[in-house]
Amino acid sequence: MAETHPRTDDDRRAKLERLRSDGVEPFPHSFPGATAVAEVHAAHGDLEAGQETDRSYRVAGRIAARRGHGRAAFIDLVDRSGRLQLHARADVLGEESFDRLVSLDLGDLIGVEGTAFKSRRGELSLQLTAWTLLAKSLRAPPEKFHGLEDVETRYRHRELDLIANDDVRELFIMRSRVISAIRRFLDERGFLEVETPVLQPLYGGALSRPFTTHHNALDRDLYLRIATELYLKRLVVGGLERVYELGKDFRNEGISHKHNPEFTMLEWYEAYADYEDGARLLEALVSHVAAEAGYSEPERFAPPWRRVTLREAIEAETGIDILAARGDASALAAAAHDRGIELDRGETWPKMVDSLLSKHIEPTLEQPTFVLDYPVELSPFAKEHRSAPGLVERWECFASGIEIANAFSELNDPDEQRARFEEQRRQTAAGDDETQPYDEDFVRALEHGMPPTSGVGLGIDRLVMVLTGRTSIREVVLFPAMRT
RNA sequence: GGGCCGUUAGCUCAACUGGUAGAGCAGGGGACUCUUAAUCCCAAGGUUGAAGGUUCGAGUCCUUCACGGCCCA
Repeated sequence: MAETHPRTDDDRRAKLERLRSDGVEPFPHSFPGATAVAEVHAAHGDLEAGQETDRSYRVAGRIAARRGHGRAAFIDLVDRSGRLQLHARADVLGEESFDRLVSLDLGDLIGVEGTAFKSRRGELSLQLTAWTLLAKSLRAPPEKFHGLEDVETRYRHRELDLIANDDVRELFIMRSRVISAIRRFLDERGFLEVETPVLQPLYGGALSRPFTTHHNALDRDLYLRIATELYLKRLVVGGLERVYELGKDFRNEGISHKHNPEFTMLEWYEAYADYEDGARLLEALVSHVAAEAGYSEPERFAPPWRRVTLREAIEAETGIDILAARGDASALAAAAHDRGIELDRGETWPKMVDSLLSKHIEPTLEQPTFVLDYPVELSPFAKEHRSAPGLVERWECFASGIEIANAFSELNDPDEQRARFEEQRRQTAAGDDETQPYDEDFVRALEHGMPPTSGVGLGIDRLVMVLTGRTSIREVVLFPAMRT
């Protein structure tokens, strides 16, 4: 089956063969000692236009642009840290070396040596004294000016997106900084990073349908975790007291600008603390991480953040008092109807509350905001509120109109937990497919005694969306889920 | 799952009411030793997402499908 190559790629293959026949190895093994181009820029930012130095550098990267001028040429080299202009002269490099250099293609990888100078136009450059091919590129890179804009290609071939679009590279560098800053923050506060099973005999800790897989040797179905919650709390029972896990969860739900089927979640648990302690730690963490990761306006996340109860938030936005119709779906639907909001009359009261929150409150929450105190029906793992009957000590945190975190004072009464599981079982029987399966191992662990505990889950993709101003999760996930 | 929009050269985009597909970049040949979307000259590059249909004639109209985007559920 003969694949036809466009003209451009045929030319590249012909060049590859010519290089080989000239005795040039097109795929050598290494190029030690290269300096990041950002360091070269940092060292010579104050050079005057036209000024030369005798400072020599080795740099390596991809050819991004070339401007030929007969027996001289400018070449733009890009590495992970930025872009640097190279100046090649036939009288410096020699005719053969110069000709071979300018016959390379955009996208080829080279290593060079040269001395730093600033061009007459003030562009920091290296006057090349030597160069070597590091890898031949056999396909044309995306267009150099417009970059790669086709969204489908950008997601399916992220390597091309990263080559073509500097802002995309910077975004994913920031994402990496966010994650390392989070680890440092928690490590410094005595939290232990742990790893719990991804493949689980029973899923739990969130309300979602799971992915199912099969273990051949054991001949049993296993689930990909939807949360780390239950295992982490068993570690708190075990006395680790402060634990966190940062990793992928998997939820078998629809794909949207806010949902990828696999996503990165941070959960931490702190013994002897409650949900207000969790809120204070989240504020401190996010404001610290925003500054560490280079977020442009870290003061936006300076503590304390706004706090509002769920009841107040819904009443302020819609005029509906959800607790006046506590547990009464038809009364709540009627109250909403009076305010011009139509709720699905087939829904239960807690589902209606959830719907009001996600449709009418969440999109309005631009600045970081804690929404506190949720109905018990929506929160099977949260402890009852110390003063508000029927509610639990839970908050969700929102920013830029999306939910970024969720937290409780963790339920540690095993008998109450058992009753919550029983209630979930009733809802499953009633046809709800996003419920909690009964986890006896977890309840048994609670029976050994779990200290009062604060638990927080922070959606890393969502946080990166907020910090980078992106409105689609696909923009902050390197390889987002695509059809086929 | 529903609605709307999109898919044309490697990339970024054109093509009036249907008339037989163009440009820039990249690539090829040539000129040029301070350019930076370098410039100038020449030549080349296409199964218009797929399959059907209407028509003398389809990138354009119709149907179905695939993939994607936005909005809704």
